[in-house]
Amino acid sequence: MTEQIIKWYNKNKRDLPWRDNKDPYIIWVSEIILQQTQIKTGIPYFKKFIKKFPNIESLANSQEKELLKIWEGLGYYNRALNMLETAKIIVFNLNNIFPNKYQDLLKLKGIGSYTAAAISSICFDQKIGVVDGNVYRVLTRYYNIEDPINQIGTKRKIQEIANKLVTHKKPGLYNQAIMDFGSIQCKKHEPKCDICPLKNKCKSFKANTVKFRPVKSNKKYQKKRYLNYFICCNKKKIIINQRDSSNIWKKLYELPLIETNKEYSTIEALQNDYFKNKKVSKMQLLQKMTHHLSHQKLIISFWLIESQLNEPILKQKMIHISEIQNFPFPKPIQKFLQLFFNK
DNA sequence: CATCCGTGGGA
DNA sequence: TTCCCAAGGAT
Repeated sequence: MTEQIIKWYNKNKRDLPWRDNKDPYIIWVSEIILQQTQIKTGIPYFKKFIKKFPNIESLANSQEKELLKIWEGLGYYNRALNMLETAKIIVFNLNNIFPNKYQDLLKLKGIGSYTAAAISSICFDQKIGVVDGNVYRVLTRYYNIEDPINQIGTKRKIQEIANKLVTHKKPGLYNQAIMDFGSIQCKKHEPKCDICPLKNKCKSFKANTVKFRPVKSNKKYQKKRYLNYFICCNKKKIIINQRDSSNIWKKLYELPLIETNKEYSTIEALQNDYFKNKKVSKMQLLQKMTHHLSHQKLIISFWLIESQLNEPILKQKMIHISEIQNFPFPKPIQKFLQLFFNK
């Protein structure tokens, strides 16, 4: 199987900006960006990132805010914060030497089994199998594995299989090959089984279960949240706040927020429930939108307000609207600010 | 271990 | 419209 996938890869490999590169910094950046992110989405972010932070020293010496600005819109913002922490550790505590062993890489923030396998195999020729979404699909089909892949036991089992398949003298080449194979050939929708070089040995192909692999056991429930944002716009200045690390959109900026337990459509009702005792001269609903996160559905209302609503809000910061572009915002707020100020 | 953490694209 | 999920990891 290994050799057939390598052969397939030599004919069908994709040309990617980080490919044919063994610099652990470059590979690390690309792997973190690509976590749960489609390649097409990741490529422009990778280019921006490397241009801004061409080496690990520049990243280690950067500010959280400028890093998040590069990451803005990509999601899973903890990835960026973890990268900064790890860059500092490597540069300042490890004599600027990138760890080259799987087990040592695993100790770093933001590097789990997949990323440790990728870096150690691609950059340092360690024979550890990468197991990402593509590999789960290829292996559960090839071996017709019907155990749910989101269970710990199945994960261990597939990691072991993946490790045994890394027999090639260039483990990193093989690891990238099986991922490309899963992405292009053994893809989720309409896999090209008719021209697949593995179809004679593929157990799911024989059993006609290809489209049912892999099996997942979970169903997730989307919690609803109601966010009310207030734009306190005063002579070309607005108030923004920085979110903390406890919740969604870690360390990103947002407008003054009141989270409610239901949706409000009128000023009177919202005012009555949340600022009955405050004087608000003018308040108006500007925009409503819904925004889906992987586990939450956000119902967002943007209100224009004239009194500044100072008291319940900590860490508040007044900025000129020309400074907006310097701050990283979550996607829906970015959209709103664009709508509001580009009229 | 189950749940949390973003966003965009495809069916 | 709604659901799934993509070069996953932390807690």
